[in-house]
Amino acid sequence: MMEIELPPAKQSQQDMDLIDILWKQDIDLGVGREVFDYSQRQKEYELEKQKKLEQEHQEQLLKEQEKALYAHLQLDEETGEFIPVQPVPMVAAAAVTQPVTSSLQSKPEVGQELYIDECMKILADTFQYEAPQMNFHQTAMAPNSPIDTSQNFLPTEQQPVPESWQNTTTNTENVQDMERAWEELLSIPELQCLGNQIESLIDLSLYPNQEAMSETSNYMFHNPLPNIEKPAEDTAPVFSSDFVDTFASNVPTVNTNSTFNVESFCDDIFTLIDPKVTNVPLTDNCGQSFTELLNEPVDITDLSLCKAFNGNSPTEFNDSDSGISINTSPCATSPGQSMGSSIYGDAHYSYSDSEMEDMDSTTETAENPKETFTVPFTEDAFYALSPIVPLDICFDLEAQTPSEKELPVKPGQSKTPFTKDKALSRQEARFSRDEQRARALKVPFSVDKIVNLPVDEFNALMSKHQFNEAQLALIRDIRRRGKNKVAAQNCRKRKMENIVELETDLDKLKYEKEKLLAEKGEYNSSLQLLKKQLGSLYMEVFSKLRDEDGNKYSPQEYSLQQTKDGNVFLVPKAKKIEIKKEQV
DNA sequence: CACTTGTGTCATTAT
DNA sequence: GAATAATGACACAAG
Repeated sequence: MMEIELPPAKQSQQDMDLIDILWKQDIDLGVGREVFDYSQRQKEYELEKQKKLEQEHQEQLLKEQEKALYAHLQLDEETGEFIPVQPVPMVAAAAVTQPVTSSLQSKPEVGQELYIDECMKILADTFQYEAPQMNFHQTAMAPNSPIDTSQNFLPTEQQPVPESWQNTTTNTENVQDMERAWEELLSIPELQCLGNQIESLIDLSLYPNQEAMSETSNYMFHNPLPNIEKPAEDTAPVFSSDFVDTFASNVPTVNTNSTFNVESFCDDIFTLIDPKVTNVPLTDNCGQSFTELLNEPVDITDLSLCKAFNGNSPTEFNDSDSGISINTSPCATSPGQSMGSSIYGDAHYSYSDSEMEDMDSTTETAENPKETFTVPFTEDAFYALSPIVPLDICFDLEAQTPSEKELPVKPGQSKTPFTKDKALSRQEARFSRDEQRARALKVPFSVDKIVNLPVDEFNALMSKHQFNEAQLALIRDIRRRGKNKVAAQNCRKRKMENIVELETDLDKLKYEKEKLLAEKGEYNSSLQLLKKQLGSLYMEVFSKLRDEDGNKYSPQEYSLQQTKDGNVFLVPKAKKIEIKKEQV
């Protein structure tokens, strides 16, 4: 086959003719004319280009879907794996779940900017639907407010309306969309706490207002919702924009271009929706005055505790070998649950102790450094713990100095080098875990007391209180674990002492043996000396013996023998043998 | 990355 | 026979 290189530019007529001729020669070889046709090749090139673009587009979509998936996942700090976020029970169980991708696809952004935009949009979306029940008026806005919403949002009537906002045809659709929006919003771990609180506040029909805005009007305003546009429909409530404006104004210096701090975002939301801050008469759809509602006690503890517990993400107090565990994270509870109810009151007993141990480890490792409840537990501290926790304790943690935030360090992130206190800290960690469990079940005395009290006093103490099964099981477990822990420590101590003792004995015995061996050597040498002396004495005595003729006795023929009575005889050696035989 | 050490916990046995 | 202590075995974290 001939090789033809097509120039990038259009061939000249001469070239084309040449190609034509050559092609006619090659036609038998099955080569198509289009091989030499530049325009044909250009078409192919464009087709390829289009395919590439399509492929890129598809890849982008895939990436976005992946991102949306990660929005539903939570990064396990310990393993680095993504684990599914615990689903937060929503308004209705039948809520339609829709992939977050739907809302993400239009804004391919990165990182938390996307995150917050997403949240904002969902928030605005949600409150838009909520709005018909709550009449908010733009006039509530302070005229001198430095926040110029018109700079950021067009007036409702002028706002261009994206198609996605022009729905809300039926109530059921609204409800479903709202539920979906909430679900999406609450699938963001950091905002799960927000979900409950806002939910509760919606129930109370408490919404921010002029004062709230004026209180926070010193905040610099950056539009955190560049992608949010307001619906222009007449039916569209005014509230959504108001709320979004207010909300936006209350988010201090949230710049979408900078790193977004979710914690502070959550805090700001709380500040925004805190009824104490937004203490202005409003009317709900029932016409009831908000001031009346505000007079009702609102358990701020839940807010603070929520924050505190949310710091752990899904923090769970699981315990008891008796198959009892509790899920006390108020943020994970159903929004339908009363906000004022105790955070421990709705404990769910669902995990066995082994499961709990697993989760305990995650709880321990996932302990947020900003966790609120890290006060060393004592009984006094327990009783001193007021049901009302000042908001700033929980919300001002961001402002705390590092030393103030000193907290149990994650086992994997231990800042301090290994010291002898390690055992102590581990013990403290265990105690604090049991303490958490005890507190979760409202056990009214300390773990220390449970473990260390003598039987009688312990029984007396137990009889003073009425405990449910879970509490009893937990107390039993705590006492058993504590006792066993001490027993194990003692056992190991004893074991070590025994080992030391045996080693000492061994050393002693070795010393004794050496001593005896030395003694034996001494005895042996003295024995040898005695033998030697005896030999020389024998020879001396034998040499002095004479027969009748005055001749010496031959030592080869005679020997001296001593009988039992002490007499010494000179015995001929042949005779000596006989004597020996007689003795035998 | 295998090994060691220290610790908590559980199951079982001893008291 | 229940309560408690003792102990072997195991898992886990950290060095």
